[in-house]
Amino acid sequence: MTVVTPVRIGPVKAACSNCNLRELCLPVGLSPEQVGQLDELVATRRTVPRGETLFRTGDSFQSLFAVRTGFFKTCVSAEDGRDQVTGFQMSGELLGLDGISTDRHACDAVALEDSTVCVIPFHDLEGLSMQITELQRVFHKIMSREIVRDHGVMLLLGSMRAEERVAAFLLNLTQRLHVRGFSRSELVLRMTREEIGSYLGLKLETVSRTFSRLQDDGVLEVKQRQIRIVDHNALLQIVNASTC
Amino acid sequence: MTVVTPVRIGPVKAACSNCNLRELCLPVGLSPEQVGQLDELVATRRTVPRGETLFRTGDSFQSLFAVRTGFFKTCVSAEDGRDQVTGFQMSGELLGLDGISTDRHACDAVALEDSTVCVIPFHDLEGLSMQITELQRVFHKIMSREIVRDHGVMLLLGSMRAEERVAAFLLNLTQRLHVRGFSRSELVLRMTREEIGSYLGLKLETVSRTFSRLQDDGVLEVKQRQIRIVDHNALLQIVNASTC
DNA sequence: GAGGGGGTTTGACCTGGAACAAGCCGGGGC
DNA sequence: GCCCCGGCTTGTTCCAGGTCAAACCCCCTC
Repeated sequence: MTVVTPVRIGPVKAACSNCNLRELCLPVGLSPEQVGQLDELVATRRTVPRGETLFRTGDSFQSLFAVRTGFFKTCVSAEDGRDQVTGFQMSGELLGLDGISTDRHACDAVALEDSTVCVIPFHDLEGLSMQITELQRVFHKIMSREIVRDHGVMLLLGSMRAEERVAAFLLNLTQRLHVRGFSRSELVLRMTREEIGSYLGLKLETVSRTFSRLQDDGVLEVKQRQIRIVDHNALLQIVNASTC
Repeated sequence: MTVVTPVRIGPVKAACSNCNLRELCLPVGLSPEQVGQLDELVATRRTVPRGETLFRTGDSFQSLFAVRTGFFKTCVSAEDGRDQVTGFQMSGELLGLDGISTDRHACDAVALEDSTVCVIPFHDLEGLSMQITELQRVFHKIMSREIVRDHGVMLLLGSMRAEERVAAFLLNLTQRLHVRGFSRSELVLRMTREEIGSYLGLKLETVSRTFSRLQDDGVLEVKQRQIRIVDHNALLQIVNASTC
């Protein structure tokens, strides 16, 4: 195995055909033959140890990456160093869509735990999606979904209060984990309070206090990064907090 | 001319070929022949009077819309009625990308002045972009650019203070207007203080106060919606406000 | 098992922007 | 001309969340 700092390139051959994420990832809705064509394109995997970056702002954009295992954050930063976490990505989700617009990545992608990604050369993907209508559709839907998600985050950042933001965050995470076969009520946070705070536009102390308050109210059980959702409905109510 | 409330459908034939926005809009970088093919697809225009919606959340998604003249806002709303302006669109910009993901629009698009848009049937666009590599590339870049823009707004909402948000907003608007041939230093706001506030995650009073303060500081001249940027550099400094 | 360090919790205090309220301004209708 | 009304400005007060500071917890290393 060759080691190229800061990231190891494994010789492993990717294969969408027998990947158990194919219903969540790019191949969703494709026929077996079509997935076979995708296999030729998505030839390599890459491992990214915890704390390392998959790509950084300014890096030349060549490929999209599908998270296979592990967990990432993406963040953008202002000139003065302040930075903003723009998302957390888990298995089956695509990284790198920001790079298409200028052929340079516009954010950093950092692994929050040891992770592996499938490398999807973008030029080849564009080529194949000119042959496979369904692939083009899926890809457009994925980009559009990212736009819709971002608009939801803007709503959160622009008009929700701290407790609502935290509740929305937990519901979103558990929902996505549930689709992947995990419990709807227990989760292990992969990110620090500070990263959560950055994503939610809050300071880490506020995130911590909010967790504590929700625990006192019997909505959550919080043990460091272990979270148990005791009262799912309460969380829903907090998010939908009608004009009180 | 047939009138279909709430929006008039004009019989006007669109033609990208002789549209002076073609360097800003979908046809950017296409050859004349390719733009000709686009003409057949973008067959109709639609006028949207001030205050009317072009589409609403939940509407079935059929087409994208390119703003030809006028000015729009898009907004998403939470269950409880709070809503968040997610963007302001001017000539040459696309509306409706949010609809691709679920075949339903995920936001409202409202004309802030009497406007006209070119209707781009999305199914046809996907078809044509399977024939014209360059069109596919342009379209992907436009979607990606929207994602990058959204991440910038998240940074603004998540970590900037009121004055920085307003400064960034003005710089963004004037920059886009300048590309369209308008002055870099004078602009007429098409939106209310409340709409600006919603976009920036501030209350309208805060927007108003911030304008007043910037005027007192000699950075702006503000006469209702007429804004003159007196000290462009000061605005830049406010946005890049290094750790003070 | 002692020490250390990163992440987390909690407390006390402060402040930027929200909320509320009142008045102003300018354009449109009569 | 006058009035009305929606949008804007400005003043005052209040509070959610930020800031600063201290202690704690867990895990890792030696």
